[in-house]
Amino acid sequence: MELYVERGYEQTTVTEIAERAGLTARTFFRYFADKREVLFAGSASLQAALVAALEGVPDAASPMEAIAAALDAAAAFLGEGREFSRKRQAVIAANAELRERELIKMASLSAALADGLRRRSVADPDASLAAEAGVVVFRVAFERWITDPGKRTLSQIMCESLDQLKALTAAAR
Amino acid sequence: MELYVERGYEQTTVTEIAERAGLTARTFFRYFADKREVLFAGSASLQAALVAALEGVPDAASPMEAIAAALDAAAAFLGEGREFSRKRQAVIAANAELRERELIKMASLSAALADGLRRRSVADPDASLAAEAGVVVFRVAFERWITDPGKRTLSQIMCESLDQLKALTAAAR
DNA sequence: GCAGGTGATGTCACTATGCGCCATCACCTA
DNA sequence: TAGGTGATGGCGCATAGTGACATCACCTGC
Repeated sequence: MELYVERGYEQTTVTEIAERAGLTARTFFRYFADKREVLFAGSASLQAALVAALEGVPDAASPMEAIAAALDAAAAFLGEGREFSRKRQAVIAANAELRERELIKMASLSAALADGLRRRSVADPDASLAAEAGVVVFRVAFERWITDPGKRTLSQIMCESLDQLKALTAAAR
Repeated sequence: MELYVERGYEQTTVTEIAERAGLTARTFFRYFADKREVLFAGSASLQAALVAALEGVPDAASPMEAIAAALDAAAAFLGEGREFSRKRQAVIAANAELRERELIKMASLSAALADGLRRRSVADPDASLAAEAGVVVFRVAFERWITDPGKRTLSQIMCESLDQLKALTAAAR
């Protein structure tokens, strides 16, 4: 990330990244599938945390309540590193390839959450819809958290955003 | 798309595509920014159709009602070509790069819809939330339409999916 | 202490993507 | 007829990414 911040993603070659780490480009590609992936090393653990949180929700909870619990876990996972998240997000926003990769990570997250809901006997398409809606709330809230100068926590913003989505869809017909 | 269907996206080189069209690879890259983009030539017109539909909605409509109107336009745009959509989607689903590109097109659509809502004086984050939720409904419904053996129209499935999202979020607390 | 196995890394060669630069050719117009 | 314009081709180049093989450190069993 140092190099991506210093000179931008496109202006950084894999050889340079590898040199900075005291390795060769060939070795870089043994650890990361491609040049983008290095910025998303933590996304598997984030996903695991959300799925674990989902598993821990009592059976009585509704699908969206379960998703809300997963969002709490996300807030706990990211809540501390706001400065880091801000820098990382600036790098991603500046490059189309990285935005694409970010989106597919979110899609993978959504698919994992939908799977978790199905294990809770939520049928499709409700499982997909609830999971996708959860990721929408996550993304919108995360963006607000990064941008806002305020002191509100990620968790608070996520709750608010979910409520707003609820109000919006309620006014749909 | 012929070549992508025949032998798969990765096994097809740009040179082969260009030859099939009676051109050179250099010329291909003057028309398409990269090898993925050729599968998304229509996405700009789809986006334009949705935005136009959004503009045409009476001011009195709620944000989600306006989005629903845009979804109707999407159904009209895609509704005839189910066989084509099915084939195209199979190619995209089979390759990660193409799935990424698809996702960023959806994100662009969402951003355009959010812009349209803002022009209707819908404030953020409601505009983003409603637009993202609309794209979620679009995606889930489209997937069902492609998959289902049934005779239901894309428009019907979109309505249903929107209703289901409404019900799900209503049970959130 | 040594033979052999294992895992991490390096080196080399190769293909494909994507772009910059210049040449060519057809077509149009003053 | 001269000159301008737009589309295309040809060429070279940097970079991404992969397969095959070599090397080296480290460990283990005898």
